[in-house]
Amino acid sequence: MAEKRNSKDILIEAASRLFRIRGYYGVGLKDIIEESGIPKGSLYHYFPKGKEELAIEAISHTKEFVIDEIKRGFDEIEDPIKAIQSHIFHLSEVFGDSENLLGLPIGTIAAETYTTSEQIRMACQEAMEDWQSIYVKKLLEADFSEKRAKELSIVINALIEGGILLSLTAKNGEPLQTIAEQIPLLLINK
Amino acid sequence: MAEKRNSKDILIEAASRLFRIRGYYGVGLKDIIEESGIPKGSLYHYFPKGKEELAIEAISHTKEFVIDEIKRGFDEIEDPIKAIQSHIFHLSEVFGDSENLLGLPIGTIAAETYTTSEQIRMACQEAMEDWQSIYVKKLLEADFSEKRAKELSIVINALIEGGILLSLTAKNGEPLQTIAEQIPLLLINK
DNA sequence: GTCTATACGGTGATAGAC
DNA sequence: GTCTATCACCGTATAGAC
Repeated sequence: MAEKRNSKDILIEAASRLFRIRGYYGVGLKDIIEESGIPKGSLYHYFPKGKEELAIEAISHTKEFVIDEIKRGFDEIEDPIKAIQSHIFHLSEVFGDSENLLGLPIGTIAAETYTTSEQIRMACQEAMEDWQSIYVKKLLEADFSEKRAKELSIVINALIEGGILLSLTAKNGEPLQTIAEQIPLLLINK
Repeated sequence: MAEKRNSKDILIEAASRLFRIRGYYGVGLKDIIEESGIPKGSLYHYFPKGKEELAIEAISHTKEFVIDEIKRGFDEIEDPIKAIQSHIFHLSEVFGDSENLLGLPIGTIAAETYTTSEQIRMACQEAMEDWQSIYVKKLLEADFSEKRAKELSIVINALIEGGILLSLTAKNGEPLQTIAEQIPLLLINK
């Protein structure tokens, strides 16, 4: 996607990282300037409409980043149930390690900006749809019915978004771990 | 809980309503002043530490508000699976009606303030724990094992918090509806 | 194209009159 | 106890020099 590390890409990557951890309103332009090392004037040169425009591209970047993460895990494990379970286990483990490297669920950004920016909401929706498509594809490969795969992809997405919220609120990975353990029982019917 | 409608209670109720819809950073003191009709000076008289202190009491108020809602539904339906399913169906319906009267999941507030206020995070955690306790109790009454009831209460909470996030992001009640439909299949094992 | 200096509005917070 | 007037600060955004 990003062919060379020009100022614009550096800005998008920095913004993506920060929004992922502190949310939309939790990050100021000042923070993005500091994190990226790119001065404010340049930011407005590349993103004339300012924070909102940058956020939309940052969310799209986060979307791709997560797609890569999911796909990498899915390529290693053939069974969809085990693969999804492993993905959630992985999320739960990230908590134990380094504070909050995991970050917030994407739905949080949508929720924050729900009343102020329709475009940001749509960028978040696109991300969710793409992620769910990966789950659907994986389930179809294992002979789940089309209808069931679609339904389960929503359930899985909700469990992940909600599970992250729970683990964040409780400040430990246990809720996500419990959810991961339940996955085989939850997704037993094809 | 609130014995008379004094200024303090009016402030808490107004703040609870606003935070529930727009989140912590989405609501300014100005909004709370306007919504409640109580002047700023009085706000600082009752809540010397300002917005954070008021938010903690507002979250606690929201907690009780939701407890009442869940319990009311649960008293009507004996079967825990049906009761939980009905609760989520109800949430999905609120979306169709009046824009975003439903509001954000409580975990969103925790996520927003995760890096800035430990106390707000804890207030959110208490709310989640209380809600989960109600699910546990309901499941135990229907002969689910203690261990299983505890696990499922986490799964249910994640499905609700995540489901709200999904419906909010998609701007319609379908994700919550799909989740509600899956509940019987998901919680089949005791 | 890149960066600096500055403007402007809104935020949470406070002092002090009534 | 209640409210008004005002503060200092930080947020986004812009103008214009290099």
